[in-house]
Amino acid sequence: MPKLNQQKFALVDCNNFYASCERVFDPKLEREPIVVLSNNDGCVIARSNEAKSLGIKMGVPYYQVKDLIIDRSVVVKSSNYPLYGDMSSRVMKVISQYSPVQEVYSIDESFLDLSGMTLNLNTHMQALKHQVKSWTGIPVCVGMGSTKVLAKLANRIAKIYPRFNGVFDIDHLPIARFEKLLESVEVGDIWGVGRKSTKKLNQVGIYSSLDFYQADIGIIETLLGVNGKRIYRELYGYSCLAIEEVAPPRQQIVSSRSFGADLSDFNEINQALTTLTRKAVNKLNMQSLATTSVNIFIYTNPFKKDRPCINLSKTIGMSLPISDPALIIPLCAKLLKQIYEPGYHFYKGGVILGNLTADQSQNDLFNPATTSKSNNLSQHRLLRYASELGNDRWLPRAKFQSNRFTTHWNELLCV
DNA sequence: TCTGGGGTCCTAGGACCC
DNA sequence: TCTGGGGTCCTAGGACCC
Repeated sequence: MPKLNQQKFALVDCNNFYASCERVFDPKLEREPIVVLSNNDGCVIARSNEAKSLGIKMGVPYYQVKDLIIDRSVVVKSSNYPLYGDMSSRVMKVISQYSPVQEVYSIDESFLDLSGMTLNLNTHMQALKHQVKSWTGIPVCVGMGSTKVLAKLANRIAKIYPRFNGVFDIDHLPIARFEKLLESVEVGDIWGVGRKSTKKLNQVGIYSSLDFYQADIGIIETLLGVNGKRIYRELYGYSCLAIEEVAPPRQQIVSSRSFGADLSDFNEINQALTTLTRKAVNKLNMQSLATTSVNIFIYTNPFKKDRPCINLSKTIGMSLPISDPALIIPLCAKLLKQIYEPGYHFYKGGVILGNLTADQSQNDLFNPATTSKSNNLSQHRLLRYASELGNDRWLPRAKFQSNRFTTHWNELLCV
């Protein structure tokens, strides 16, 4: 792949992140097959390599692989987000030492800008890989390329082929080798090409990444729009996606859950929604934001075709931003009352706070009125509302939860 | 029995205005 | 009786990501 410009990106991606986190705190699991389940123990959302080679697919419902899991003694963990979040920030901190420009792209991925660095990049990234492993216990792989899409692709290669020792630079490939590589990657595995786009592309005979690469850009734009065009150009080495060092301001806060049991009773649903709303408002207050759009929704299980399905939601807009739980929580209860219909088995619900802006009411530290209000807010953070109390049938299942080693005092790991 | 959660961006279509 | 066209803004839904 010829270098078309001076840009150079690295994508650092943790290997099987959640499964690796579980391993760090239970070294006995080192060579064992592990899966981590989504909330409510619903789906498999992370797998160790051993679990992958047993044929357990990403996103598969747990009950569909339960027999296999028992049969092959696969270790099962409920997801433990406080632990993963804490491990993530440790990993990101180590990574940040290897470039002045870092974009934390997700809980387990970072882009680095390596443009203009004169040292040997392969050596530099090998050092990063080793330091992350020895300081946090988490294994990572690094892909490098002159665009983000190419760095993503390079990361795949680094993960698949052991001979690269976890670090691969796609810019060094001669064009013929580059095309051969593209031929081996399905078009749906290119970053940004999802299921629907893959289907459209397949219909016009585009199956491999090489087919995509050699297609007419006009066809790509017609089928996939501006996004497809961007991906196409990035594959050719023209950088269209920049590093975003500072996260753009958040636009919405979502708090939603599948319930541990189907709910029909208004009070049980209200109990669940109150707790979810409180979580959302806590997040809102923690980030000093306010909202002018509150949406609540509940729906029945879409997988159960033999029962009546229903999808209820309501959004309310406000002329002034609000952030006080004492306003938002009763508001949500009111909205729920308006949309609730008896006689259905509701299986999931939640709340979305949208149209977020900076919370002006919390900024004025020298105004006694607002200071006492922030005190109020922090108290709300600890409080449970009366409507949250009940039989807790709604609480999601988490049968296989490991301890929150790093974030809760009483679950600290004692060696 | 049992199918996640939290985000973003793009686009099409309706409402409204001149 | 004849009855345009262009622009903006908003929203819902689709598609994608991890």
